Amino acid sequence: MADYSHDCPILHVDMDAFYASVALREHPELVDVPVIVGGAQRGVVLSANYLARAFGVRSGMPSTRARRLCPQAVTLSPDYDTFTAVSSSVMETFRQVTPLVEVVSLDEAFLDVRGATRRLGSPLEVAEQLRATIHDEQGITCSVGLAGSVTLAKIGSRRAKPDGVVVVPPSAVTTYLHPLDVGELWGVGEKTQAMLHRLGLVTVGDIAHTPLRTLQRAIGVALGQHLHGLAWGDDRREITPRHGAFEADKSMGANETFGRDTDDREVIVREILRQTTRVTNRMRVAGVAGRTVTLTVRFADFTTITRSRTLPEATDVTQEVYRTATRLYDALGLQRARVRLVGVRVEGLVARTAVHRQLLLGEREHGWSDADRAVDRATLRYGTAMVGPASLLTARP
DNA sequence: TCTGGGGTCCTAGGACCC
DNA sequence: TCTGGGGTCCTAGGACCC
Repeated sequence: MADYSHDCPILHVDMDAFYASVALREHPELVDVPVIVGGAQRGVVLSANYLARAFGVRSGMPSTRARRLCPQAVTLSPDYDTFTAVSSSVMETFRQVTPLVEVVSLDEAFLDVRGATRRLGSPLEVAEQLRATIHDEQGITCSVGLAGSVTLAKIGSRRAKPDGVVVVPPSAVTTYLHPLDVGELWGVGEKTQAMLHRLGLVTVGDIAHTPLRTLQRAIGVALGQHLHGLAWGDDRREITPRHGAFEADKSMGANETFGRDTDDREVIVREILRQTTRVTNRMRVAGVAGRTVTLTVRFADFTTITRSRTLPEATDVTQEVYRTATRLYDALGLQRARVRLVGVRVEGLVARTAVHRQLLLGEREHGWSDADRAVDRATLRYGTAMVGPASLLTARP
């Protein structure tokens, strides 16, 4: 096979059906069976092997629907510890090739291999070496897209699936790109795709030949600019080496869907406290504090609202976040609305060392802060189940 | 008994300030 | 005597990604 990859030093590596593939390592007896990795009663499909996909099962799909499509599938519950461990090993393999690794998620990364070709061969050869290594070491397959830019590499890997490689050389960019549906572009989801289709813009080529201003009027200034550029293969996004989340997070949040919808304030407020403790604990571990507290409430009909409040000072104190979130909840004045989910998020995160507490709130806050750190220490030693606010010790509904 | 959980970014209006 | 114009912050919602 001719190697056209010399001008394609950007690799997008994407594990094939990652969660399902990892889960199947632990269950070799299931390799010839449709397998779904997914949540419990009210969950969605996290991943499905290709046998299940043949029945139309897709990740993100409600589990109930997936079971209807493929009743004979075996459902496995996710084991995040294993997923995380496998992911770390894979990312480590990438870093043996180049330090320029941008981790997108557990199962995806961009690599800039410009600095590795002298040592390891053409980008295509590097890609094949990586695929072989991951297969040998982890027992799972991946697909790789190679191009001169991240967007094209990403499109390449999608079209390489499963277990393949696609090279998109610069000379082929427009001929490759223009026939594709607009939905293939990164940043075009369901809504934007539908909107563009309504306007008669079906392919990437249609976007390319639409005046920028027209495009921007339809879908907004920023997105219009972005897509118009991409349609001509103009993508200047650089790879920024990142080890994944947790490095410079701008916000941290937690939410969980109730097993059953509820209108019981006591249950809801207890859940707000539970989510708050999860968030603030993670914040303190990461050494960050934040000023804006956002409460999310999703109702039984799936409509979702948010309410936020910005505090005078950044905080990582559980009680402060909890009190703010609870006030936001009570200000909604809900009567008998059935609530499906509540969530708490803290935004505007900064390093805790950068926060100058003015102690406006007095000694009492100091007390709470000390209490938090005691809980954190205990949590570290005994696990989350053992320590927490007394009001969480009651069983959840 | 359809529809998770973790995030990021953009838009738009109003307040507020100069 | 008709009343600008920007910039920044805050809030709410929405689209998108994995």
